[in-house]
Amino acid sequence: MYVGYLLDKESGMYHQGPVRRSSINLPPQNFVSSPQYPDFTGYHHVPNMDTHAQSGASWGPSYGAPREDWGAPYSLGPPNNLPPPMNNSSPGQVPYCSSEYSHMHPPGAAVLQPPPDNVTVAQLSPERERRNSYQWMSKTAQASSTKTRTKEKYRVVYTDHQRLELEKEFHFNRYITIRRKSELAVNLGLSERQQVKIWFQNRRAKERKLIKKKLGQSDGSSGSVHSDPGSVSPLPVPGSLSPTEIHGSLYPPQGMNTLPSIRNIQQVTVTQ
DNA sequence: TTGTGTTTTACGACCTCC
DNA sequence: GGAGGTCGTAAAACACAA
Repeated sequence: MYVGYLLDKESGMYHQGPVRRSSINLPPQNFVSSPQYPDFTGYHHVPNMDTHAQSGASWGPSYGAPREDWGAPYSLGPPNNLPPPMNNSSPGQVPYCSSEYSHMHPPGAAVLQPPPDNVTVAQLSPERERRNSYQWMSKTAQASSTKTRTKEKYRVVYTDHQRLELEKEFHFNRYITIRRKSELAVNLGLSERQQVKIWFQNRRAKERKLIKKKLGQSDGSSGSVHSDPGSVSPLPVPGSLSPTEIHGSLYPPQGMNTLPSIRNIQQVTVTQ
């Protein structure tokens, strides 16, 4: 969704739009420099951690077809080009395809173009992000230290790059694995247990909110997010999939608050 | 410029599970 | 007890109309 938002709003994110300033040098700050994102066209993968390939390959009918507009710009390629699922790679992550993304990414909509190698992230960031570039750098330093609400600033604004990567991850897996979380945290310069985790929590909350909103809007006609044949159900239908099938055998890890979203779904579906 | 509504981070309370 | 989940909320950041 937010990627869609980024792509919509920042359709020029990866090209030099007329309103884009290109003269601001973004400090290397907290996101990776080019060596760690040597190929931004491809989603950043770590060998043997390619859960996305698995996700894409395991994109079941319950989740609809993999998003081509994701696969292409991020070099995942069409689904049939995906490597076979790796049985030992982070099993059970939920391939996710929300209808949110569908309407946010109409065919032919802005497609992320891989930035040229010589384009700095600053040039890729929207104006407001660049406006905050230096603030962000200083705030990030504060963020990981002691910051409370009562103190001056407690909230940092993530860069588009960070949000884009997080959104990509969220798109593939609504629940991030520990390994992937660590990886993302390192790559994006975020703190694993707080920022990445919280971001995913907030992102799920946002999605639930959107679903709720949609439910409210479509209440008169359908009353259920699952009743729209034209859209992919953002969440699996309870009963149609076992928890293992829904979330996989390992994720969310047993012992965690398992299937919280399922609880919510059940609440939704029960009310039908 | 300002007022207002929305979105985005971050946190606390509470829950479940090991 | 610690981990991570949801839910609710605070407050900064942002968008936008007047």
